[in-house]
Amino acid sequence: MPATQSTRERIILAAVELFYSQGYEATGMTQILKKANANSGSFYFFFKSKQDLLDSVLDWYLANLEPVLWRPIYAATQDPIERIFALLDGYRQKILATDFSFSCPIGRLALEIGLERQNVHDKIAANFDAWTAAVRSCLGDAEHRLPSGTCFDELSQFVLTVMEGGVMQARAHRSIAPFDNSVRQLRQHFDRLLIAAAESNRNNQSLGEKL
Amino acid sequence: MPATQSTRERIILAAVELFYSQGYEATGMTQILKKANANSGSFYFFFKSKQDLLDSVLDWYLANLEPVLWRPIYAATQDPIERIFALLDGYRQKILATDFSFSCPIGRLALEIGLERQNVHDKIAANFDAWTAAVRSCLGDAEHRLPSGTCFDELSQFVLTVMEGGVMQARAHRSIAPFDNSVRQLRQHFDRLLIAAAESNRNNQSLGEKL
DNA sequence: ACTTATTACTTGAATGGTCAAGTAAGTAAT
DNA sequence: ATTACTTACTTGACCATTCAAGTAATAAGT
Repeated sequence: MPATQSTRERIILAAVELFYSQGYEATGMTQILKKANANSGSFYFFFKSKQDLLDSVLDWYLANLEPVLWRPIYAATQDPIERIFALLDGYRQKILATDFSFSCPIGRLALEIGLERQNVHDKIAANFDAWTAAVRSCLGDAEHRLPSGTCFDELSQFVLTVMEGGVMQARAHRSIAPFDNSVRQLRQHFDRLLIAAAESNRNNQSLGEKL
Repeated sequence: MPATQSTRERIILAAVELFYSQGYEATGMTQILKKANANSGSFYFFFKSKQDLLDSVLDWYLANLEPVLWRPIYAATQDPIERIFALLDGYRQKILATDFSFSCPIGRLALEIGLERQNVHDKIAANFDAWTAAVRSCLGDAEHRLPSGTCFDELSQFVLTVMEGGVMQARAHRSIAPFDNSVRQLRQHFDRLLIAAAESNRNNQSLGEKL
């Protein structure tokens, strides 16, 4: 972290926090500027518009995905499959820490921002892709423990699906149960894949012995 | 449908459509009133505020869940498990018909509306509950085909999780693939449950023969 | 080393438009 | 004469955005 923060950085960070906790539309420029300790003139020196700021916010999320989200998980957890569930547990902690007001900032924007702003949705999609790509990489590390036909892209996308759906329901219900239930079902799904792969390996082995 | 619509009904229907396609914050009173062919005076005769209107909109969704969403499915599809996937296919059709701009109106509100408006989130949760209760009822109808230990509440909630997560990603990616992938994974999950139950039944049967 | 020019950024008031909401007068049916 | 509802105008706050003027720092010229 630099000793001082540039005005531009302060604005982006303020917007990250506010869009995250209130959404894009519900956040006013006044609020952003106040939080960032900046004037509107400075803002429009660095950004073309509020929409333009949203672009930078999504870039910021993408750039911070690896260092903020993944690096601690890779340091703390070795097993690739458990890394995926550690990621999900991270979201669980966020839900609890925010007293159920948490929602995935990217997912929220995906539903809030109108589709006509294509470049925004391209960046949202890029964030989703980076997220699932990292999950996919974990799956790749556990390749030998999964059935040979497993489609990693599809399965990693499914992990995101479960996270987003679980987070949404936890928020509405003010309860962690829907999230936990969803993750438990996902865990069952994984367990069956792992078991199927183990059985298949055993069969191949005994087949090898016969030949 | 009644021959004439009351002003109140017209306002609610206009709001349903606009909140659905633009979200709550992004929709202005002017827009609602224009679409409903009403004046602001009439509006504030029937509703206390825009927030109050949102309450009625969520009531409307809850009241229309059975007749609009489920009744056609029950008429067209007999198999209880297939009814669940027919429901999901209905969302698939909506995504395609709206050129990927579709998002579940309830899910969208779940993320957009601040948690401090508890009664709104209570109604959102009630909508989710009614949705999953109907899925749960289908699972109940297929009880004999599912493993005896299956938790129907958890599984039906998982179906909603998959729907919401799939819809969200389809929107961001402007592609039906993430939705289809998610549903395919869910189908695998169900298939394994059905197979496990069938095997267990077979074992019980042969056990019965032995005794 | 001192002045001048240029660039980079900040200040904060002002703009015009839109927001949800309020109101007073009016109509029509009971 | 009362209730139910409509009409159209109005309010004041807030919205994103603009702009002219100001400051501070660096670079160039002598």
